[in-house]
Amino acid sequence: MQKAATVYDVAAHAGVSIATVSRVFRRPDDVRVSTRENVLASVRALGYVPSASARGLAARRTGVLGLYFPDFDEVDDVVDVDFRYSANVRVEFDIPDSGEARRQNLYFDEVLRGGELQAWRDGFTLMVGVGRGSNPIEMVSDIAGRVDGLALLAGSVPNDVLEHVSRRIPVVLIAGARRDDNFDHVTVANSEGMHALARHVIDDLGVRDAIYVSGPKHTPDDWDRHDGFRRALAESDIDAESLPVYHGDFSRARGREIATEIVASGIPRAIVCANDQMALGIMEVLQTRGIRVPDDTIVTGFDGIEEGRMSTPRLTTVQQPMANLGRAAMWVMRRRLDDPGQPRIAVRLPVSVLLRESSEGFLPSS
Amino acid sequence: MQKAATVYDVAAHAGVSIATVSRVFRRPDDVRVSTRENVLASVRALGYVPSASARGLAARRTGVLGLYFPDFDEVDDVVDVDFRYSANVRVEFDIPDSGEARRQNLYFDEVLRGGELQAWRDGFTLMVGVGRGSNPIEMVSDIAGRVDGLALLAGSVPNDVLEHVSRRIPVVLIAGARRDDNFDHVTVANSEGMHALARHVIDDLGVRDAIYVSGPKHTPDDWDRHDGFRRALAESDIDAESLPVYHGDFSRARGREIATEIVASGIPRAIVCANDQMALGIMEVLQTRGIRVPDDTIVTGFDGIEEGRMSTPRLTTVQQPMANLGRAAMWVMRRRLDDPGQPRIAVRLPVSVLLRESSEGFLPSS
DNA sequence: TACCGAACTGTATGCGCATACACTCTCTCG
DNA sequence: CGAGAGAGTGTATGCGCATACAGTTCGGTA
Repeated sequence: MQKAATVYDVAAHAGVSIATVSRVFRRPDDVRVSTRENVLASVRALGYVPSASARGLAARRTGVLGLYFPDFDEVDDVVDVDFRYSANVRVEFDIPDSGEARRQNLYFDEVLRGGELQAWRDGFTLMVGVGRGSNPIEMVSDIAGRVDGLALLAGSVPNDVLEHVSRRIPVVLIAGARRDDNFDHVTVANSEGMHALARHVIDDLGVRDAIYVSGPKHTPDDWDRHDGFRRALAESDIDAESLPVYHGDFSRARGREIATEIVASGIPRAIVCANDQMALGIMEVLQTRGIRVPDDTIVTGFDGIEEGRMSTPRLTTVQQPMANLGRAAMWVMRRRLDDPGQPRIAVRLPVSVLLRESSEGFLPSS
Repeated sequence: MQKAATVYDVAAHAGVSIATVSRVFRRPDDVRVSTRENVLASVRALGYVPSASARGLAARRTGVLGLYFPDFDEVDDVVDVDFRYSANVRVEFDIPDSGEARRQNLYFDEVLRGGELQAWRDGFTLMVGVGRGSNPIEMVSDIAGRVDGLALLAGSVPNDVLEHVSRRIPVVLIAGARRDDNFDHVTVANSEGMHALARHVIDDLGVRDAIYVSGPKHTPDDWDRHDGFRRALAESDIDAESLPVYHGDFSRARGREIATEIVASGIPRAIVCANDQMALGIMEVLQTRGIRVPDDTIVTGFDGIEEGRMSTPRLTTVQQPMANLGRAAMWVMRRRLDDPGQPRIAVRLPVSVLLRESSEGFLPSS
């Protein structure tokens, strides 16, 4: 790993000019076969790997797309570790717990996976940024200088920073539908999904006293979902004002609290939650109080996290297309790069309502 | 997004030289406060973001570390999608299934998460590569040209490619202990972990007829784990030759097959598996045959995947420190970059034996 | 044999930034 | 009041590659 070989080294070794070396990589067909093989032999002999920095500079594009997340795991307590010195094995009894913290991440994992996949398909490499620490603008600028386009989870960066960055490269916002900016957007059918689920509960299952457990206020996801729920009520001539709404924050813990409140004020026939974690927290408490789901009350969630698929009863929910969010973001980016002048686009991805045992009347045909 | 602003534009706008502009970013304290603010105002006015390509070229380092995985999800069937045109909602009954495919990924997700975290802590950005498609050498060279160091999951790339790349940048191999190369390594205590688990089964639970279900042959992970198991047998004077060994491949499906074979030839007191997926597959079949775990036979796994924590009974296993694998890889890389001349290092990370209900005698004190 | 175009290859230049070095001020001190 | 020391800033150059353009070679044709 002395100092890395450059085109010049390879050219000298192969007895050709640097232009020919460059062509061997960029447009192999423009080089005579014998010359090409000669050059490639030198490449191997010298361990030459083209510098992407030089390439990017000369070609005015990096071939990299960026994906930027808000801080996924709270890492306040991460310490420096000297990995040289470690014990070998620890044996412990593993007590069951909720494992909530880890699951939050699946969302990001899936988006990342989808993004990487689509970037690869379009011939790009993916760079990952996480908005932790003090200075988001610095972090974002850093990554923005490295990529041809940047996709960000909505809310991970203040709008003025986005404006700044977008003067250099295309910016795509994922999940979180703002209409008051000029960025491309990729969102999911939050409102439609909740609407369809609520229609199922109301029409198919005949429930008229469904209460709603909302997410944190002022978040677009929560607003859209609640809107879908309200529309369903209205369509069945149910007065939304007559039904209580509990204000949650998407956390399981808050779900547990809300469950207690609900129990105290009387169990409705259905509890429609703005996300899965709260629904799971609610089911936990209901079950310890001897209230059966779905026999005594129906519980539904939103997101389609793994735990809802493994709970007892399994949770009826609306599955978000997480991987497709990532894919679509890269797809939109590619589209923008191919034609920078085209009008702003907002992609809205479909969701799936998954009917499982936590909602009554579940009778799979198999 | 016309054409992006450069140092020259900013310099002209602020009425200074490009050196001063550069200094404002690189060594702000070397610039008079009034000058600096003047420059920053121009930066904002022009939407200037420094080009990492030019930076990397001039500074001879990119500030990026790479993490390279083997193809995580089989994507043969991935199709191009036009994300503009999508339906909104689909409603469906969700039939329970094993969900095996998705879970394989958690391993990579966790390694990635840890890698990103440590890279960030060390002031680097992370670039992700996935070794899919036809030409690994091309893919690896591509990413190798972009980064200051590259960590790869062992087995994702042929050795000669690694040799080539390592002439340019440091290479760290994750999980898969080869001794016959000159790369830095990060591994887990496979052998010690399995040894400790086996000792628990043999000594604490008094089992003497434990059969072993191995992974794919010739993989270092399998070899090490099997070695730990054999050592435990030997220490208790149990003749390894007297006990059957079933050869698996780490898949749940193969676990199911093996379970059938085991049932046919008589249930032992314990079934020790080289990984969780096979153990879960075995438990599935045993339960449909009316064989109780752990009452009739103990089953143990290795890896610590999420599903083992949610199965019934929960699976006793050895938890791999997946996130720490990623962190340690970046840590080793940083170390190597700081001092290229130092001797080759092999970090071995500790594992945790998690005793859960699938192994008899589980009595948490809480 | 001389000439022409196609196929190749070489030369020269610029991409945007970091930085060594030179230079200009402004103080401070003798 | 002049010299020296910083502090601050500008000039010039190179990082490694892509590529426009010029130059060369070669086979085929008149």
